[in-house]
Amino acid sequence: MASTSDTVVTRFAPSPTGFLHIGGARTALFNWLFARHHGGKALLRIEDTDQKRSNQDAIDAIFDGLSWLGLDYDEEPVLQSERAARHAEVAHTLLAHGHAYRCYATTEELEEMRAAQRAAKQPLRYDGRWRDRDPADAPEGAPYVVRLKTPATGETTIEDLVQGPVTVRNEEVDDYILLRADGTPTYMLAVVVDDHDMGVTHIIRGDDHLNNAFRQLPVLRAMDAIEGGWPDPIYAHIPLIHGSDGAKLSKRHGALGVENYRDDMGILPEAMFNYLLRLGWGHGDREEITRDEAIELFDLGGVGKSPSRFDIKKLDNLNGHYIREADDARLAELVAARIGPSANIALLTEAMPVLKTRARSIIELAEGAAFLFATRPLEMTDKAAALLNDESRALLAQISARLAAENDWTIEALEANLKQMAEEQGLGLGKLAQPMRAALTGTTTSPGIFDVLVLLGREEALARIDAQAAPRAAT
RNA sequence: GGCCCCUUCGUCUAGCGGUUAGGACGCGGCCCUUUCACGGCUGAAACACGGGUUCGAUUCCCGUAGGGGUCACCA
Repeated sequence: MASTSDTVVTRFAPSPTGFLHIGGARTALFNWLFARHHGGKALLRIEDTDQKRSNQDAIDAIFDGLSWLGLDYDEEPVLQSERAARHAEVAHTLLAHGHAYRCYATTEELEEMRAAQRAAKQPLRYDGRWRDRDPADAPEGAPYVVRLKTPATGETTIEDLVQGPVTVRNEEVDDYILLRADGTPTYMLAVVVDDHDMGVTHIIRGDDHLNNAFRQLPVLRAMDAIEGGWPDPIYAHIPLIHGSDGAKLSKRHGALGVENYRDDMGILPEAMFNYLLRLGWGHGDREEITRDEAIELFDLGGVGKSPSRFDIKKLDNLNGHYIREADDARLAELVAARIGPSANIALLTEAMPVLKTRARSIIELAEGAAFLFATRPLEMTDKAAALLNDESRALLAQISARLAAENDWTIEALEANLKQMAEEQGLGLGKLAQPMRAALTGTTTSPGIFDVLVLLGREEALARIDAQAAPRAAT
């Protein structure tokens, strides 16, 4: 019996420090899928608290990437930077109820403390020097930060939907900063307050945040004790994606933005969607899964616990699969955008069925289609040029003569015609087809030669053949 | 270094005490064939190691090793 209180609410909360990289995209996907599967809400929040490291371009890149993948959101995106006052309000509530305190330690003092801890091989964490100090000791007018008073004893266990139960001793969690000296909130406070205010029920995020759960929970529990209505969220920490070398995917390790896959590598969004879905999640031996199926099948139980490596080869393969499935007119548009003004959409659409089985990306598709728009004299690849020797040029002259007399310019008729010629001369069809391919496309690989002939049309095809054929014997 | 997490073919994964350890990508071979693809068939390829628990461990427990993450007045 679904009531508002048990409706699933997830959020994707990227910080706009750059583009939407592959790891973020997958986190976004899992959050979105989980919400859609449960008929809940998918929310978006931009964590732009650090103004120095965020800008509108980065925010736009994130929106752009998400919409390319087809991930839509149920409410206006929340901008964390606009909620600073509310974050501070919570910090002051905590302060008023003794769950937080002012700390006057200076930056230098803290550095000294950490240096000493390092030297003594002690864990690096705030030692609580102002935790129980008499507020009267406060240096007059000195700047201070507000720290959370975390439980000093006991332990905390979360029932993570991916990681299972995880327990940490409370003494491991130090009294971290809620409000900076200038009164602005830190990320750790902001996340908790925003997730609560947005009604987030399930926090699905990278497992680089697993430790943060133990730092964030005390805020929740303190607020729940003070005013109620701050329940623990359900956590699901998903493993990170690593590069092919096994190291964490970072900007230095090929963590490209999704727009790079789209623009530079010619990846289709449905291929990226499917690839990302299968990276870290499985459902039996299912490989090719559509968006609707994904919504139906997705569950957190299918998420693995170990990090997975990004494999471009598999993405390429999947992309090839989706290209073959894609609508011809759509592909023609995509290819035309790359070829430029010389492209002819109608011709591309007509050629697409024989082009698309030969491409794993829109880039390859455009390369394969290039011969359609080449102008004479055709540029020849080395291999194509090597095919055009005296013998084959003589053959081309004969072919030209035969085809010029062919009235039925269809695949069937042309094929019958040339097969007959090959038979008459005791040659394999390949002996004829390869020189023709070189003459017609300037390359040694292309769609079937009769397809090429028809696509190019009688006039252009004959002109290209004649351009490479041996001159007719002069009389 | 402290704490936390992880470990099945090269890669993504299935497996949830008893299987010839399955599928996919990639790789090799064959078929199809006018080239290249697509498609079909097929081959090689994995339970990190050591102890337990059990009639029986890939599966459960504990270590070891290896990998990863995290320890800011960043997010």
